Amino acid sequence: MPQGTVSQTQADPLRAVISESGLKVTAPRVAVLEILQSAPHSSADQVFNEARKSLSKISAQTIYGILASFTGAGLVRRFDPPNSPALYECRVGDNHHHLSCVGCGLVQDVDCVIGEAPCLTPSDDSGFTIYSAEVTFNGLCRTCQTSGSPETG
Amino acid sequence: MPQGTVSQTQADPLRAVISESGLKVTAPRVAVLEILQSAPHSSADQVFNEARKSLSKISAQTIYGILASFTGAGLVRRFDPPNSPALYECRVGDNHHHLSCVGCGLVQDVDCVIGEAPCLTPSDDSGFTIYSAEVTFNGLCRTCQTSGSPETG
DNA sequence: GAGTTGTTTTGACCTAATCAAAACAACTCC
DNA sequence: GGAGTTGTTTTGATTAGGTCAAAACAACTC
Repeated sequence: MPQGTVSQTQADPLRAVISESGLKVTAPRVAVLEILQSAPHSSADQVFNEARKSLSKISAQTIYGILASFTGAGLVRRFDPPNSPALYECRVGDNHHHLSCVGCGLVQDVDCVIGEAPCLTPSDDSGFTIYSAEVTFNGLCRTCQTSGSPETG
Repeated sequence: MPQGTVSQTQADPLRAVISESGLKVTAPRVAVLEILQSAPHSSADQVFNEARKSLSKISAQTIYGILASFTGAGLVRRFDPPNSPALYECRVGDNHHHLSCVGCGLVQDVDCVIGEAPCLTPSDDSGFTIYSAEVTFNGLCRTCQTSGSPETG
C-alpha cells in the first residue's frame, strides 16, 4: 500500500468524487480538493501555497489547471470578487450567495434570499439562456466596522 | 469662446455633473463620461481607445485614474464580470443587475428582480453592513445560442 | 506489466492594473 | 484679468493574476 503525505483514509471519498467526474485521480488533485474543503473561498495562490506544504514540487500552473478542470467538471465553483483574485469553493449546486467585505476581503456564504430556483430568473432575460446567477453583497464585516472604516481611518 | 473636439453644448451638462461631484472639470473627464454614456459596459481599454480619437495624447493611466475617481464619487459604477476586465457604466443608484454572455462577453442591463431595496438585503447578513449588491446572471445571449454554443463547437 | 491517454511541469508570455514623480491645467483669490 | 495653489495628467517602471505550448511524467486500461 502506497504511503503519501495525505492519509488514504480521508482521501478515499475525495478520490471517488474526482474519479466520478471523469478526471484522473492524482495527488495534486486530491490535495487541492482537500484544501478547498478545509478552506473555502481560497484564491489560486492560497491553494498553491497550501498545496506546497505537502507536495513541495507542485507548480502554480498545475493549480490553475486543476482549478479550471474542477470548475469545468462542476466540482468547484469559481467566484470573482471585485478588486481581488478569483476564489474557489467546493460548495456547488445550491446557488448560494456571497457576502464580501470591502475592508479586509473576507468572503462569507449566505443562503439564497428567495429560495432556490427563483434567483436564477431575471425579470427580463432579453433572450438569454441563464446558466447561473452570482449574487454578491458588498459591505463591511463586523471586525472592520469595529476597527473603524478602512476608507476614513 | 474656446473650441474643443467636444461641442460645448452637449458637454455642458456633463461638466456640471463632474463639477457637482467635487471634481475638477477637464477635457479627459468630460470625454470619459461622454463615452460611457454612449457606450455603457465599456472596459478601461475600450474607453481609452475611444478617448484617443478626440484626445490623441491621452494615456491609459489617465483613464484608470478618471474611472477610479468617478467610481469613488459615485458617478459611474464598476462591474467585474468573470474572465474579463472590469466594465464601467453611468447608470448608478438604481441597483440594476446584469446579464453576462459567457460566449461573447455581451453585457446587458436588467432591472431588479424584486423591486429596489429588497435586493440589498441578504437572508442573514452575519453582522455585515451592506453597501451594495451585485447580481449577475451568466448565460448565453440570443446570438450565441443561434450560432451554436462556443463550448461544444 | 506494457501501452495509451490525460496530467503535470517548465518556462516564456500576456493582460489588467498600480505606483511614484514630474509636468501641467483648472479653479480661486485678489 | 492675472498669479498662486491644488488637483490632474503624463511618463515610465513595476506588479499581480493568469494563459499558452511542449516535453516529461504518471494514472488507468487491457
